[in-house]
Amino acid sequence: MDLIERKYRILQAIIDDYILTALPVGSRTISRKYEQKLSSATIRNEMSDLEELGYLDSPHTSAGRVPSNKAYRLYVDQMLRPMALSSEEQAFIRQCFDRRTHQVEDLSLRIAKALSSMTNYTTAVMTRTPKSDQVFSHLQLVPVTSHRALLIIVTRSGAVRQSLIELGGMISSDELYTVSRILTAQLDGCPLSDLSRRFAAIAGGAPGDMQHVMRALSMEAQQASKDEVSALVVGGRSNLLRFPEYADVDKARSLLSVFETRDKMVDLLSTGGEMEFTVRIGPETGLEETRDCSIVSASFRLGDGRVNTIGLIGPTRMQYGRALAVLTQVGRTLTDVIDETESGRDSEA
Amino acid sequence: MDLIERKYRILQAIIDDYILTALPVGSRTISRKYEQKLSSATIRNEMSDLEELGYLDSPHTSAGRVPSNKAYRLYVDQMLRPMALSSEEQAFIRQCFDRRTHQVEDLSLRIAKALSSMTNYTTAVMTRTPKSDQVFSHLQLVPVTSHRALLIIVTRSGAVRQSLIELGGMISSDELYTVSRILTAQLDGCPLSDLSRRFAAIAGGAPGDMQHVMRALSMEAQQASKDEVSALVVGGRSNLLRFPEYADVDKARSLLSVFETRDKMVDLLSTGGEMEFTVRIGPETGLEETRDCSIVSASFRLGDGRVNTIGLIGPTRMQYGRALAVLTQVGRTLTDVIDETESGRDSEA
DNA sequence: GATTAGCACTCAAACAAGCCGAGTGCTAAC
DNA sequence: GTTAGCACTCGGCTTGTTTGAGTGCTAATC
Repeated sequence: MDLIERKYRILQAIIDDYILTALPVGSRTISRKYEQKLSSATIRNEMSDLEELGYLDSPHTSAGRVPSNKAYRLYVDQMLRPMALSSEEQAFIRQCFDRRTHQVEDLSLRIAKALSSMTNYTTAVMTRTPKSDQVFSHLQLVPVTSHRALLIIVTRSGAVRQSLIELGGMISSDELYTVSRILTAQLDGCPLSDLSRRFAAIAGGAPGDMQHVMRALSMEAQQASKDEVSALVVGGRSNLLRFPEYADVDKARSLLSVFETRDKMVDLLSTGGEMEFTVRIGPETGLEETRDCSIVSASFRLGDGRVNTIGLIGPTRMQYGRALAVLTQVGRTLTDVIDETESGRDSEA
Repeated sequence: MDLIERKYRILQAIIDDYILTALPVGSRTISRKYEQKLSSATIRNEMSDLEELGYLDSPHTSAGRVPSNKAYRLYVDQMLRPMALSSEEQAFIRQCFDRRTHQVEDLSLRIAKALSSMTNYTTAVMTRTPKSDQVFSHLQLVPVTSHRALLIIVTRSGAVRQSLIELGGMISSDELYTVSRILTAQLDGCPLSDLSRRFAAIAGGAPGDMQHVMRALSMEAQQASKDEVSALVVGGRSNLLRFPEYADVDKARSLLSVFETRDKMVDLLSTGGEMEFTVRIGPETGLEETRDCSIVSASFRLGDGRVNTIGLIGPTRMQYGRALAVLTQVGRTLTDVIDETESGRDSEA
């Protein structure tokens, strides 16, 4: 169908232009910049059709047209050609993973910063450990002060949880080490969800001065089994204020306040299914505050069982193609790096 | 001097009113709301004097007057009466410290949230360990995967640093434990600044498969001695957008971007001397982006050697009295809690 | 001499009117 | 089916006017 083909082209041109300029686009613009074979009158007719079909909105009678969310959906699903990044940009991404410091939240933060600076959108990075991968592996009590110890719980997948617990009395560091060894041996392979119960059980047979510690362990284990989300980092918040859609301070504020609410962020980043890449447009994001934002997100398995979800948050008028390209490249680099380390290779810094 | 006394009263009234309304205040307002004995003409003369003395600015001829930074300085230094918080508010603060979870960054985050919600300013909480307190106490290598281990370094003061290191080859978890024990015994009391050197020295005599680990330890130790600042948390960013002074999106953006730059935040929170409470007004903050912000900050010793600095960031037209009151209360509650735990008391949750 | 009433003056903000230009929809011609 | 042409719409910009809050100054009053 020739006509439909043309309508698509025109719609695409409108979306492209609007993404670029944030200004309602008129028939004349399209005729001049994109479809020089056609007069503005023809474009006008087509645009009128497209509006009727629900792909375009007009803010008012004489202001050109703006793509609807339905249009963006079509754009993302059908019109996007995969695009590559320049080799400079690829290098820039790779460089995030280069440094040796593996401070725990550090990598996420670096990814967030890099993506924000490349795209001008806000980036959120969430690290999650699926329940099924939460199997106890090691436990270590490290004395911190006379009455407090740091409890480290490591799962088979390599996730680490640390917390400070009160000892409830003087316990020598030797004792702490011994207890750590024994418990680690006894509990190896225990699902995290069972851990609390097991601790409680063991507590029964423990000597008096250990009772308190065991109870504390039990409580912490319960906490540990709860929090799937181990790290959540947001970067490039101030970028959003560059976009004309947030010239209204109230809009900006309501959006920024979402970034400050952990639960909401987790919701935003948790895609329904198991899809690697997800694009959610406007109301599809699920939050009132983000009803005119879009979120492009990608999830990557980290090899050790953890799942890293990276989301780019911007106005619905988003550079979807670029966002996806950047995320794809991050994913590619990430798996490269994991492969390298998994195969035991290591370079000098 | 009676006259000077009156000038002070008027200046104070102007500042109070401006803090409340953010609107340039005119002679009539003062005469009606604050100094009913005096006519607006008299106030006008006084205000004219105050302007000449540098305490007031006038945005333009007919717009009332606005306190200068010099005025705020005087206000903070001389005019502030200590004010108390309501018992509800005191309870609200106490509640932050109540929960048992001592997840490491958790408390800072809770403090930041609470203070932001109480004051509507942005809150930053920084935890620092002074160099002099950085003395090695314990070290623990916890196996995470076959090729990686979690390195935990604890200082005498109870500060904890963790990082993932590559092992460079298979090392059994028993070996890791043994090494941890030996190193901990050998290095007890060593200043953190020496640690890297000591590791390097020990590496010389270590067996082949440990060489790599020792080198990694040495590098991490070097890192550890560098970063005084162990945690930095910011809350309530979006609050600032409520204030009319940030109705201009560009101003808001430049300020928000400061919050995203760790180094700048550390600078902002690092007070010159050893003062417990600090108020910095406008340019005194030291950053171009915060030239019309003020920062009220307080530092508290955490007992274990760490120092917690809490800063409230708002427009120069800040409720200084309230800010100080809230911080004071947090400090009081903090030391209470520390005393309780130090004395070994512990309550059931 | 300090205080106040009164008045002329200033200036931003709010409002209204008018123009401009980008845009549409429709119709008639190609 | 396409296009030229024209009437019409409507937000945004400009300009002019009004309004009101405010100042500074002067002269009268306490």
